[in-house]
Amino acid sequence: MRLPKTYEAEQYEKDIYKLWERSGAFYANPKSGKEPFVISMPPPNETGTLSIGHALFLTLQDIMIRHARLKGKDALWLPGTDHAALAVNALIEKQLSDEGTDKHQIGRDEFLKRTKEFVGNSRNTMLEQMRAIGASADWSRTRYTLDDSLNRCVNETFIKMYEDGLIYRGYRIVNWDPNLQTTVSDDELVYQEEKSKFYTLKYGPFEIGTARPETKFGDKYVIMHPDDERYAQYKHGDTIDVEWINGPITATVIKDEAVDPKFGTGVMTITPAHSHVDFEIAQRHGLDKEQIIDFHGKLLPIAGEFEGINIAEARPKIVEKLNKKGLLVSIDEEYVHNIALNDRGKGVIEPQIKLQWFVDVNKKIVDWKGKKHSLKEVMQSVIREGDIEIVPKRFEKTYFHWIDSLRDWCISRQIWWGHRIPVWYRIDTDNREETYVGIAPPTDQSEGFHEWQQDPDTLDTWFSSALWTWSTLVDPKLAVDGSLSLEAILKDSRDFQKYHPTDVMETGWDILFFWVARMILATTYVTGEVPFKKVYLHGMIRAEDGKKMSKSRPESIVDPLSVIPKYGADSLRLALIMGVSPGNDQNWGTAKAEANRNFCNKLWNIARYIEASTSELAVGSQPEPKTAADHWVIAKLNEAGESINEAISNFNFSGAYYRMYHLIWDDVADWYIEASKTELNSTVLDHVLETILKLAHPFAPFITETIWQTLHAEDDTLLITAQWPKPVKFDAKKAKQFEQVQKIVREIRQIKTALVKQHGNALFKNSQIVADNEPLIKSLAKLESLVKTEDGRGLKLTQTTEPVWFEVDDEEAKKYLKSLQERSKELKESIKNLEVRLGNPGYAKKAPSNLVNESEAQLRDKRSELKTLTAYIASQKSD
RNA sequence: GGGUUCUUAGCUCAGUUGGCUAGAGCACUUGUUUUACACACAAGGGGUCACAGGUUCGAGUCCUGUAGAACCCACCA
Repeated sequence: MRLPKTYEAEQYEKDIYKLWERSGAFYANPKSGKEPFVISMPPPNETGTLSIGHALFLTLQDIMIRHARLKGKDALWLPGTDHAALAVNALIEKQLSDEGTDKHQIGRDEFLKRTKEFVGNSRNTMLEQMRAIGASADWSRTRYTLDDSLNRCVNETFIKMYEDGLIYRGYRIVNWDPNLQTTVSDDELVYQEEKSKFYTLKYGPFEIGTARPETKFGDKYVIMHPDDERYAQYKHGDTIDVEWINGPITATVIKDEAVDPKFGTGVMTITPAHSHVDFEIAQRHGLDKEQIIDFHGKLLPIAGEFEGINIAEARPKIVEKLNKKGLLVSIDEEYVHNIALNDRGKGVIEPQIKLQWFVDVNKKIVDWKGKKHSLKEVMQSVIREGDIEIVPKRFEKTYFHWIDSLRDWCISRQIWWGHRIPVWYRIDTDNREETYVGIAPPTDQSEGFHEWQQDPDTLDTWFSSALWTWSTLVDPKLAVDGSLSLEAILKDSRDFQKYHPTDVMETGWDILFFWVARMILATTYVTGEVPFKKVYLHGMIRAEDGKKMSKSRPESIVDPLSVIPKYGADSLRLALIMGVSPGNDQNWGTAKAEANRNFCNKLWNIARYIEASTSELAVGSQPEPKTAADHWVIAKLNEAGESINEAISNFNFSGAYYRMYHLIWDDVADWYIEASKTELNSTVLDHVLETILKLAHPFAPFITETIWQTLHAEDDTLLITAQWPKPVKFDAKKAKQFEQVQKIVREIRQIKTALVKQHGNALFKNSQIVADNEPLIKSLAKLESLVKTEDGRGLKLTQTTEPVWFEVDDEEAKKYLKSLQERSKELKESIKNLEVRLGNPGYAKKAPSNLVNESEAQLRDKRSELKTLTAYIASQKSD
């Protein structure tokens, strides 16, 4: 025997993967003429290693890709990694600070060199890990967000948007992280509840509340709701002299509806430079916006004696001064509010007004379906019009909600790691700044001008990710040719022409806004195409206890790569798919990996059995069904092939998994293989093995290919490039006969178990089915004998219409009587239910006729079973 | 404050246009050294589908409300 007794995944996986890679099975071929099926792999951040969440998305996408390949499509799964600007930058800065240095000391070039080294290592590790999970991606097309070709796309997109007026530079309030010294986007903020003191201060005739007295130095506007009658005497624009922290100031009254009259005293002062809401009020009324806190979190000269002090230290001192001046009215110690943190690094965010680059989401400049739209409108339109479908559908609602409240997107970051902004500045002879937007600065050097300096900032990492589906498909050689326009590059890139738009974007719902929405934004704008036709959103994998896996609880983190040596990559994949449903989170459990390891072993042993039973597996040869079991198993394989295909196409992965699992374990192993021990038909056995290997391949690629290879040592066919099974002809009547056999066998087994009998004999009368399958029933039910008789004796089987008896003595019959009575009770119950249902005039009238027929047939069967049963019970009692 | 999801067997979860006696894995009980597999085989126990109403011939599935849990968005000075 060539196959060992148990499947040891580790022995085969690496070799099998190499076999696939060498064969070229992963390569998509635009010249093939086959219909394309394309998935752009969400590029993982190059921050070290893959997580269990990565393993889930790799598995889901690999299932779709392998399925498409088996269905004869030109399957392209384009892999890659993301430079993850902020995440990586923060990581390197942390390393530097641990070494007692910082980025300014080592300089920009050294910093970038060091970062490149780090991400290079991460990338190699992660690409290897993807292979270990079995990802059948097209590595020849691997891309990286900082590749020259992608960088070109980023620059060209920026320039195009700038020229269209969609990108502008301006002073706006942004989320500033004083720790990392950069801006972050709204989506990158996390909020944390914090209990702090809430101070009520005296501000002239008013009382105002604040949790942040240190920002109040410059407050010279007092705001109230226009309809608030308590303050009707104050008119918009009135000025009042008030005594404030550092002496008297003149306050101006502003009426604005942003004020909630029910909160506090209904009066507030504003700090436009350090609050989004205050900034907006100031914008509306054209008010001054004075900076109070510098970019390192220290107070500016406006704070007078507090200048240069860190805000946290300054607060108690300021409160003390207010108290001394009699301006402190009260302190609420139990005030709970949210503070904004940077998701990366968890630094406290200080809103600041800064000169930054923004994408205008409201300017109607984008050509889409023959009309001018704003970016926002295109994003809404493609979902509303069905150009893109989101699975599950409920996320469309969240998506629209997010777009409704979308503000201009701040895309400049004050970090070094990333795509440098393609903008150049120089000071002219009048000491004014000139701006030039382009990949390289103009070459003219006029007399008296300073040299062109590139903007030191880099772009938000999502700006480059937003281009991912198409920037990865442009021809890298064309992309670096400066003489070509972006349009020309796209037009002449063979891959882009064949593979874009992609078919499915499979990713987590947590980056719906960050990424999915922005891909839609940028791709429709640049290419005039949607980036993908469907979006499938998977849930998060949580720890076994249902909580999030988090770095603060290292024991909660499951490393997918540590699961593989013990259970195998296939078991890991199957465990992740079992019970997965779109948009819903799932818990990781080792029990799942174990259950699927067992399943793999089952599959392995089916192969061992068939290998030992048949001479040579003939690929693609027609099965020649003879017995009832042969016809039955072909029927099962046909049905399963169709429904698994349908389920995968509809993203019902767990449904497809269960179908595959039970076909293999229940139908094939428990019934057909057992039946084949009575009468062996190697043509059908071969067909069974070939079919189940194909059906299971997308889920468990390693073991199925390993078996295929072991059995196909002589030829060089690969399962990965085989054809999805086509239905095979069979005799439906014979297939049905096997179902009767199953009923007979099951009931005999039940009786034997109930009576604790190892052995037994059965009798039958006038039954062609039993006569035809006599040795089979004998073997499956483990009978000593099954003989034809004129008169039945013992227990008559009631669950089949065939006249079959199991031989028992009187004592045993009495013992079994109780089970029969139970059964009779159940029958009566369900007969009653059926009668009520059929007796209901509405049912017969409104329910579909096939359902009514089915119910009637059931009722007939049950009545006949009950009749037999009742008669038998009566005969026993009368003894 | 606005929104979404979840609540089905002891545990973890499927159940996709409403339609067989509500399923799976693990765990549990009983039996089996059956020559592919004890990572197995056979038989079985276990559920008022959170609760209360409604629509319907028919509701785990649709609607309304209640309770509990999780998450997302906004953010109040």
